[in-house]
Amino acid sequence: MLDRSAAVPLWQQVLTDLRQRLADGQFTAAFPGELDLVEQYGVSRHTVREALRRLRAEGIVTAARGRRPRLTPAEVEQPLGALASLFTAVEARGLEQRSIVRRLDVRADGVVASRLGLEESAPLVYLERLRLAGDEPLALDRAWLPADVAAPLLDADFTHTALYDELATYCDIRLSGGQEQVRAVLATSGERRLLNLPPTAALLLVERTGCLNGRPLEFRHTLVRGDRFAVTASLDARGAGLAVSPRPTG
Amino acid sequence: MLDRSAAVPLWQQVLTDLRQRLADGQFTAAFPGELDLVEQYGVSRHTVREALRRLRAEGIVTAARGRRPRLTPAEVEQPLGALASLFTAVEARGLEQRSIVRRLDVRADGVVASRLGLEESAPLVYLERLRLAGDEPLALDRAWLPADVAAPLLDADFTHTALYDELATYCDIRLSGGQEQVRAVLATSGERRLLNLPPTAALLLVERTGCLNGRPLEFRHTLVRGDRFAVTASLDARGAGLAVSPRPTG
DNA sequence: ACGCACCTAATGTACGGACATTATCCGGCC
DNA sequence: GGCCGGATAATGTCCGTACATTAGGTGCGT
Repeated sequence: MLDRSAAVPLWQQVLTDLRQRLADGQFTAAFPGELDLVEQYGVSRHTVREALRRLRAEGIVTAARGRRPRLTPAEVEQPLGALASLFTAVEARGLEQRSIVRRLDVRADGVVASRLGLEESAPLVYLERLRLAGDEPLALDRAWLPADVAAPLLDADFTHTALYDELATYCDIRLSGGQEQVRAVLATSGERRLLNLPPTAALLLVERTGCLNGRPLEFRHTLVRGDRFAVTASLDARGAGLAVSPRPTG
Repeated sequence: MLDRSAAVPLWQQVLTDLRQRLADGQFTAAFPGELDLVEQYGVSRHTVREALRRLRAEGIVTAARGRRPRLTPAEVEQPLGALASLFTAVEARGLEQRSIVRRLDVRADGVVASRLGLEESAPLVYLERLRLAGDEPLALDRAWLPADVAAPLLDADFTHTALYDELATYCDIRLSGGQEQVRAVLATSGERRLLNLPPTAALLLVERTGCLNGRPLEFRHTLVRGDRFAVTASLDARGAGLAVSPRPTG
């Protein structure tokens, strides 16, 4: 299985094979221990650890003393970005969170379809929700997904659960990346009424394209009250981390 | 120097000491080789490599076969975040970029000083600029820095250069991290006039605290035209990357 | 003075072993 | 049946060694 005369390092060959086995779902039950892998591949523990180091750096597995390595739970390994953090941040503050589902149907939308790489007439599941934190309106959230994969969502109840949870439960889809764009816009009169805002107000508009294996599967359009929430980014040498959090003041 | 009976691992003690020596500027000339460190600390090469591994992961040093480890060039190791990207993105579009310096003086500001961890009466260098892309106003930028380190900036010309460049040139300071917060606000009448905006307009407010070795050294408050620019974040398994870029539309 | 070949130095890879520390499981005890 | 404690297993830490591979300098020859 391993080629000791190849130019690529042994640990990298082990890493590649582990990735393949992960993709094949061989480790859904349990991840093998270091010594298991030493025996399976016939390499030293040092080499196995070098390969595992990478998987840990990528957040795919977690390890600790005395415990076998484990696959990182899906919720943790998928940083869904600002939007996901927004609602978890609200929960962390102890605010009850719920949604009012305003629309849940199938429709076509040429503009959105083209952003998802579909034909303009492609049927899309459309979900429009007003999100509340406690009793106060927090955001107006619109999401479009291809109907061929997301149709089961039409039976889901979104008042208390997150779209990503339902996607996993009903469609067995776990989005693994995407692109988000945040900008400032003025609230329209309809949005002001829904979000309980004064006559003129600024909103954060978060547009998100969620991807699975590089293919766009979700387009999302979320208006967040700019007076109560902010996007924060921590910058360090490793790169930028993104989160949306309630503003400490106001 | 090292405490072999301590609870913290040896490699971590080595790492901590290396960080201290880096902060002291001991390695400005050359970074020591692995075997030098083995001798200096009296630990095995494996332990030294474990410490160096972290420094490499943080982008502080680079290493390659046959070559001693080197300090990563400053330009590469310091992703300055959304704001820095904003102005480089403008340049990438071929738009001439310049600033009108509206204020450059020393003053005290209790609120800003407290965010920088200084006494309220501490003197601060204050720089206020209107940034233009081509002929159009782009952003209103305010920056505060402790006067004791940033005083040389008072002689700098900011019409065509970036604050970070001047910080490096005049004060030999290279910010290495920080925190940014982006939110949506309404433009005040004065801001509307300066930025040439309609009667009601939404702005992106970027507040940034720049740090050197974890100590805040810069507070920045930038209002960006929300109708022309957006914050974009690319999300993948490795984390989130942040950038501010001109909007493709409008 | 320039270029090529070689040598040296340094990191990357890989092996081995030993002990420390901790999570987990199992069994005994109350 | 539930709680506590020891045995077990597994990873974390640390040491040593050897060889491969490459960067960079040295020195020779032209």
